[in-house]
Amino acid sequence: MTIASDLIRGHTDAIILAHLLRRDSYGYEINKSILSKSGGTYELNEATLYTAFKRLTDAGYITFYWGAEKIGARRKYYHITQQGREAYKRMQEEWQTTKQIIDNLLATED
Amino acid sequence: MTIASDLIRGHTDAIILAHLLRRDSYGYEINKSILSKSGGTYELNEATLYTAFKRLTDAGYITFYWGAEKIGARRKYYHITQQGREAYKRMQEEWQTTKQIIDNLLATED
DNA sequence: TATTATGCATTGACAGATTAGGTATATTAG
DNA sequence: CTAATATACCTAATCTGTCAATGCATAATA
Repeated sequence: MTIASDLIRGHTDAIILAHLLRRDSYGYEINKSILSKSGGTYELNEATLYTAFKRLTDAGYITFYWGAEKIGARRKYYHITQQGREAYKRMQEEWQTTKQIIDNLLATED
Repeated sequence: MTIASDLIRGHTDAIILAHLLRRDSYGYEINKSILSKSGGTYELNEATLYTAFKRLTDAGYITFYWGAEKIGARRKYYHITQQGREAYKRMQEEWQTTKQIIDNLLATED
């Protein structure tokens, strides 16, 4: 079962921030992690991912630096800022609230 | 706390279908019901609501008829079809799945 | 040597949501 | 009486995040 993108929409930023709270990481790795954590059902579209990096960088939630790989493709590492940590916290809280409201709204009895 | 519209996006159709599973209803009433059930935190934008009615009608998930009100503004009542019931069921299942996946993706530890 | 995996990035199109506007009737406050 | 509010419907233009398609480059594998 594939997740409809409209259901995941709006969570992209929070998902990326959650990953970066664990450790600095780069696009490809983050996407593979998402695929793994979702049990193979969900993978961010690359364009969506890089658009999100841009958005998060502009917002001051993440910074980046180029990795020092001697072999293989170059990697652009992202690092979460203090502002980013606070934003993640807000998003996580908002998700918990929204989740319950949607549960209520989708129920057919009280 | 207001729900970010991007978090509710994609649930509009399911929310409306859930309401219509209880009884036939009309736009204004559905929206007030959503406001009430969400504890006053969420109300569909009218344009969003009427766009959704159009979409659901086109999809064959709902039908409508004009109410027989003798007084007050006229009401357009919507009724859920069998196809609509099946669609609701799929959406509800998809939500349950997606909810858990998002919980996983937003977690910062295993 | 051709394919797959790793890795970054942009462009144009699309769909659902918002903003802003419109119409009309009934009730309530001043 | 009359202005404001609540009830009730609807649409056009615009915004925003996502997707499909495409491009570039290196390393490992078949």
